[in-house]
Amino acid sequence: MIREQLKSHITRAIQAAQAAGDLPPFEIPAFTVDHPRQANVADYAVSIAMQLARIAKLPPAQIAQAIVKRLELEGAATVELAGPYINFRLSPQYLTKQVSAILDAGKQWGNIDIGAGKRIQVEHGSANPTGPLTVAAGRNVVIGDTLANALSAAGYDVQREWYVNDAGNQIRHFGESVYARYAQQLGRDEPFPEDGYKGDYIGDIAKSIIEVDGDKHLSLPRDEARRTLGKIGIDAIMDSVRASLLRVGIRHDNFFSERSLHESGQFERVLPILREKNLLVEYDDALWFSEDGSPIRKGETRKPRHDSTDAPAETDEVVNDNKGAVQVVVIRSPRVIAEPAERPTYFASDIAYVWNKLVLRGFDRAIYVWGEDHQGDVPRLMAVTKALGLDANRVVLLIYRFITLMRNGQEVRMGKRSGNIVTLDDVVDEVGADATRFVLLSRTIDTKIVFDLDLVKKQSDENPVYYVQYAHARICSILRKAAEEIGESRLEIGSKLPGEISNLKSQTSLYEHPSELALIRKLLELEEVVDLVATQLQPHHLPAYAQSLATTFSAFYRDCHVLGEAPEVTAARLRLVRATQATLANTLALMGMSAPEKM
RNA sequence: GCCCCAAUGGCGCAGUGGAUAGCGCGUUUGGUUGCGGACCAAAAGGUCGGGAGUUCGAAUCUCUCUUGGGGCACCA
Repeated sequence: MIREQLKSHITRAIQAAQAAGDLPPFEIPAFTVDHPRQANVADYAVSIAMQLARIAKLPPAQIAQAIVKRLELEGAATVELAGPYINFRLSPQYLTKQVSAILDAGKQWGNIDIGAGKRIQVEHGSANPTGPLTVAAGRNVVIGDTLANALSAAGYDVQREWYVNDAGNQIRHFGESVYARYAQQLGRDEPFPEDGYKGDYIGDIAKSIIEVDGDKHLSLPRDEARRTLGKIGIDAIMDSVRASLLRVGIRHDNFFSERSLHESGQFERVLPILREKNLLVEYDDALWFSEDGSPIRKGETRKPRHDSTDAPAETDEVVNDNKGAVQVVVIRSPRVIAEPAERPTYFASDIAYVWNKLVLRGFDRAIYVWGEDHQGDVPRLMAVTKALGLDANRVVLLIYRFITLMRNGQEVRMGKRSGNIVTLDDVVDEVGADATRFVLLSRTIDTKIVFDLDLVKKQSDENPVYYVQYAHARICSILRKAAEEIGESRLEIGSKLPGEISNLKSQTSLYEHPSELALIRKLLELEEVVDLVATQLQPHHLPAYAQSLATTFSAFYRDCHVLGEAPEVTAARLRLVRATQATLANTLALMGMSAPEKM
C-alpha cells in the first residue's frame, strides 16, 4: 500500500536527519498518512512535523524541511512543503506503472496482507430457526458476509459461521406449533398453542411431514412427538434458509448447533472454571453468574461499581446492568434444573460457545454480528469472556440497527410469531439481489435503514446501485467494441492483452490527462478501502467507494475518448479501462454483487 | 432509574485529532450530430444539537445538558 510505503520513507528520512544531526534524537511517535481534504492540494499529506515540534523543540516548518531533505522517493512522487505539512503528489510515471500492476493482479487486485493469516471467525445470520429468513436478518447476513469478504481480501483466514439456536423455549413453542398443525391436518382436534408460530409455513412443514411419515407421529407420546416434529421442522427451515442465503450469494462454512454445546457436555466442562473462581452463585433455586462473585440477595439492585453508597433499592428484582455495573446473569433457572438439557438459558449457551470459539477451535478473533435487540447482552458476554480468563479483545460484537421496510409510502410491520413476515426472498424477488445487498450495506451499521421498496425498484438516478453497475456495463461495451475494431479476441479480467497493447507497458508516461490520472488515483484507493473495512469492520465504505469510482470513471469517459484516437493513445486508454473494470468488478465482488456486462 | 447508539446544507447520509467540512437526492442554470444520456457541468444552500474542557490544532477525544431511537425478562 502506498500509505505504508510513504510512512516508511518518512520514518527513514527522520532517522537519517537524526543521524546527520539535523534533528535531535527522539523516538518517532505514531503518525498517519492522510488524504488532504482538498484533492488538488496533494495526494497524500503528513503532518508529523507538528507532532514533533514539541518533542524536538523546533519550529514545525523547520522539522518538515529537515525531513524532506532526506526523503528518497525514487521518482514515485514529488514532495511539496506547505508550511508544516509535507505533501506528496504521485508522479504520472508511477501512476502509469500502477495500471500495469492492477492488470497483472487481476482478480487479486485489492488484496492486501494485514491479516497475516490470522484466523477470524465471522458469525452472522444466526436467526432463530423457527421461520424463513426475513429481510431484518438480511442486514445481518449481508454485513457479515461482506466483512468476511473484506477480511479475506485483507489476508485473514476467515470462517463464516451460522449459530443455530436449536435449544430453548422458542424451539419448544415451534415444535408445539408444528405438532398442532400436523395433528389438525390429520383430522385431530388439536388446539393451537397460545405462544405458537402462526405463519402459514408451519402448515406447509406439517404437510410435508405427512407426505413422508404419514400419521406415525400421532401414536407417540405428545411431548416426544412435539420434540421430534420440532427437529424435523428446524431441518426444513434451515434448508430454506440456506436456499435464501444462496440467492444473495451467501454461503456459510459451518452451521453450529447450540444444542450440541449441551449434548456434548462442553457446557458442563466450562462451568467449573467459573465455579473455581467463585463466580457462580445460587439464589432463589437458580444458578447465577456473578461477575465479582458477590452473593445475590433478595431485594437487591446491583449498582455500578463506582457507586460507593450502595444503598439497596426496594425492588424485588435483580437488574442486569450494563457496562460499568457488575454483571449478574442467570445461567440455569429452576425449570432448567428440573428438566436439564432441555431449556438452558441463552446465556448458558453463550458461555460455552465463546469458549468453544476461542479455546477449542482457537480462533484469534471471534466477530459476532448482532441486531440491536441484543445490545443489552454485550456486557455480560464480555464479562464472562474475561471471567473465563480469555482476552476480551479477541471478541468483537457488532451491533447493527434494524431496517424499516416501506411499501407504498407505508411502514411494513413485521413479527415472526404473528406470522406477519416479509422474507428476504420477497425483497429479492421484488428488487433483485444486487440492489438488496447494496442498500443493506450502504450505511454505517449504527444507522437505521429505511428500505423503500418502491424507491429501490425504480431503476433511476435516485438509485446508486444501477449507477455503479452501469459504469461496469459501459466499460464492457467499450471493450466489446474494441474487440471488434482492433481484433482483440476476448477481454476478460486477468487475460493477457494482445501484443500491440502489451508492448506499451514499458513506456513510462502514457497518461497525462488530468481525468486519466484522477482515475488511476481512484483505482489505487481500493487497497485503502479494503484496509479500512477490515480494520474498522465497517462495510459501508465499499458502496461509497464504488459510487465514487463510478463517478470518476464517468469524468474520464467524458473527457477522454478511448476508441478512434491515435493507436498508442487508444491502447493506453484501453489498458486503463480494463484496470477500471477489474477494480469495479472486484469492489462489486467484495460486496457480493454481480458485475453485469450488459444492462 | 441504568446502559447503548445517534444529532453534520431542504431531505438522506459520509467524514482517519490536521489545511477552505464532503457525497447523493432535491432546487436553479446550462450541456449531448461522439466509444451506452441509466450521463455530465456550474451555482445556491453549513454557527457540524447547546455549553465547558484537553490539544499547537476538535465534526472527531473527555465531561455535561438537551432531543430522538433502542435495550434493561428465571424469553430467545
